[in-house]
Amino acid sequence: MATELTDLQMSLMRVLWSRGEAAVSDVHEAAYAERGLALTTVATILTRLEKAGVVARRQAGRHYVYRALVSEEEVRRSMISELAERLFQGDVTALVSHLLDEGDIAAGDLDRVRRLIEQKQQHKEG
Amino acid sequence: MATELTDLQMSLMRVLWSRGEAAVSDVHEAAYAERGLALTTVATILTRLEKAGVVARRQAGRHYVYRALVSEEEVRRSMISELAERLFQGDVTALVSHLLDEGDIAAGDLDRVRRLIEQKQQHKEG
DNA sequence: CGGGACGTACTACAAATGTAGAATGCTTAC
DNA sequence: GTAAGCATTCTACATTTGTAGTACGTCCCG
Repeated sequence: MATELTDLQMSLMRVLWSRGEAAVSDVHEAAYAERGLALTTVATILTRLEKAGVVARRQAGRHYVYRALVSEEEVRRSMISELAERLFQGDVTALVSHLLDEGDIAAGDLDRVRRLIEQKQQHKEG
Repeated sequence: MATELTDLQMSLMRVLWSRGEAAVSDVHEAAYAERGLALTTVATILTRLEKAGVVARRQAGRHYVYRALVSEEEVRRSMISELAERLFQGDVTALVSHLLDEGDIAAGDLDRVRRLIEQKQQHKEG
């Protein structure tokens, strides 16, 4: 299941992920604070996401409550591998190498990442 | 300069990157092999990319020769940081951590990555 | 009971993207 | 010089995305 989400879609999804469930008005509240979106805009996006099978909704009194059908993890995984595909023909390791090469990572973080790897290796080798 | 390229666009750009310059027919040749695209499709995309300032072209006899105006490096950097923005609110380190966590990286590669980091650290600290 | 209030659904529109046929123009070989 | 090629440009159309107004239905309040 490949789930590519745009910036806007991610914004709304984040609300659902953090709240579990949310009414259109809830999502709108967050989206309005973040990017000044109109309520109908939010409603439209949610409807489209539902049609796409990314979210589902259930009736709750007079309105609907939406929830995500894909986890943030899944989306991350899917989008990252999609990017790896696009940029490195699917070689995820190349992506990591690139990230380390690019100097986008501060020295301190580099250390953190190294410890992370060591941990990981102990897992795999231990 | 934020340069987001789609799959299709990347395909064509890769031809330009690897050849330095290429005529529409050259690009088409590759694109046809890869995804069966019509020549006019390739021409259209190149025209659009030119309008977008991503490539430039010069006359060469009866036809045009295109070349990239952005490097593969730049595009990678830009798209990765865009993804980091989308998925981790810009925290590139979080992206790396995620990649390491996800187990998408084979044990051997993990080792390779670790050595890469050590190298990098010697650079920064040495 | 009649009119806001509130929420959803319908409609709209511009830009970008994938995809390509049709038209046009210039050459070159006969 | 005339037609056949080849390359470029124009035009076209469906789909997706961002963005939102308008219309419609229902429910509560007075």
